[in-house]
Amino acid sequence: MGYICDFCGDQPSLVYCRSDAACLCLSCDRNVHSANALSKRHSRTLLCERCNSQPAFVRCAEEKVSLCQNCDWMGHDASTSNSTHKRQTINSYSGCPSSGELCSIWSFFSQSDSAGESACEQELGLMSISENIESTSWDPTVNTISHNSAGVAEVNGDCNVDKGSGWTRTSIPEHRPAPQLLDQPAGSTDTSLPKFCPQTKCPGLSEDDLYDDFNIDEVDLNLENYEELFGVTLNHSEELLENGGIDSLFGTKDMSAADSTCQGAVAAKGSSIGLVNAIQPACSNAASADSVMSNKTDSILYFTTKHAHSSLSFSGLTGESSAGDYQDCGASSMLLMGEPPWCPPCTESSIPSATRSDAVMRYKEKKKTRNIIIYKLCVFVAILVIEGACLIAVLASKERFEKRVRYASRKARADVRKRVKGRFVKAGDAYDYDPLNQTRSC
DNA sequence: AACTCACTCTCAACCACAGCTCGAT
DNA sequence: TTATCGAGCTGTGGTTGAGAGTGAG
Repeated sequence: MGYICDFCGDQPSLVYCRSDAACLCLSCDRNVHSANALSKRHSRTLLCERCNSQPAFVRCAEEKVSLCQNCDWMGHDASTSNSTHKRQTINSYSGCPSSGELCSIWSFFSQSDSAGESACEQELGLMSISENIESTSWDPTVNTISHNSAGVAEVNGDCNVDKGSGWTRTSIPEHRPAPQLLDQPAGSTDTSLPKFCPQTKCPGLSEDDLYDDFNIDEVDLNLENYEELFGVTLNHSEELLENGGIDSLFGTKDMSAADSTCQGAVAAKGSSIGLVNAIQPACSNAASADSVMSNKTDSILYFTTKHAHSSLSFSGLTGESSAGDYQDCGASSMLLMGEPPWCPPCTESSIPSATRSDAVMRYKEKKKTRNIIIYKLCVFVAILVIEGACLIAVLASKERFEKRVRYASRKARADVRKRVKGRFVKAGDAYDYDPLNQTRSC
């Protein structure tokens, strides 16, 4: 500690939000991340107690200190005696857990002090959590803490606790790099961070609302959400295929009601995207703009039909590997600049090879995810083409099998013409059918 | 099983004539 | 080259009858 919360600027920061790349005190953490359902999904973890700027991912049992990856390597290098220290992974959390639940997640707090009152309660109590009801709207039934493959703790209503195991270098937990360059210590008055841009801050609207959509990991890119992706509805297609439509093709006819109830969230996403687009020019700082652009290309997928060659062009999503691919992924800075974003200035030779391999792994994983997204988009476009072909076929068959009057004047003439047994008769001849009065004349 | 019959259904033909096409002047 | 003329062709709807299809005896 020793650094101030990025949000309130008053309390010492304790947790690090990767999505926001911000250091927050517990009170602000809960306030900020209880604003909406999306912000609740932000993955947070303890702040490194050594550099106070990066997310901690291990807890040194001997030193009783939480360390980020870089500080851990620095302090527990194999060449030092500290390399034998027993370390424990620090689980991330999401949602708005109470102090007791945080204590459950970070079990080492209680392990370090088993006497009487829970140690974490004491320690967290020192962190001045304001337990007011209004600001802590955490609902265990809704805001469950998930423990995914990336090491994020998952705590349901019964507060299941992942105790974590002894840490070894061969089991480096997944760590997503911060989406921005983090050379500067947290708490600095760096206005390059768009979320702290004074021009964009307005009462009643949390900054998180503006940037929740930027993390591609948080964007549900299932094809069931194509309306969310493209902002259009396919009612016509569903009608065309007799309510089968895209759902029938995907076998998702029985779309859960939950999807429909998420329309509000979808609208919120769309609005927030629009807000960001509007805010982007306001942030003149290059780093900020770069950050915005990087996130934008990850989360906002749109294709243009301007190109005459009829090939679909997805902004920021191309099937080719290019520098742009590196730039819009989480590992971009380290791959291009030769150092991880959280690494303090140092010589390139001092970078552990594991860091690079880890970064490459993350890059490959992200690229794999992106390829899946591209694949889904291609499938979606293919479905649109198929539905279009079906529509054309329906119209063609309708035109083919339904009599189409080419000359209305001839039809009008035939409608009033007198007939005998259905045959036209000369004007003035006897007739048995008069379409005008529907009476038989003979 | 094969055949006949009755019934239903489909569809082309029929009619007059206004309007269109196209070659001839 | 343009305009005019006229023969021939087209298409319009209600009815009819031929033919195909189907099921029962």
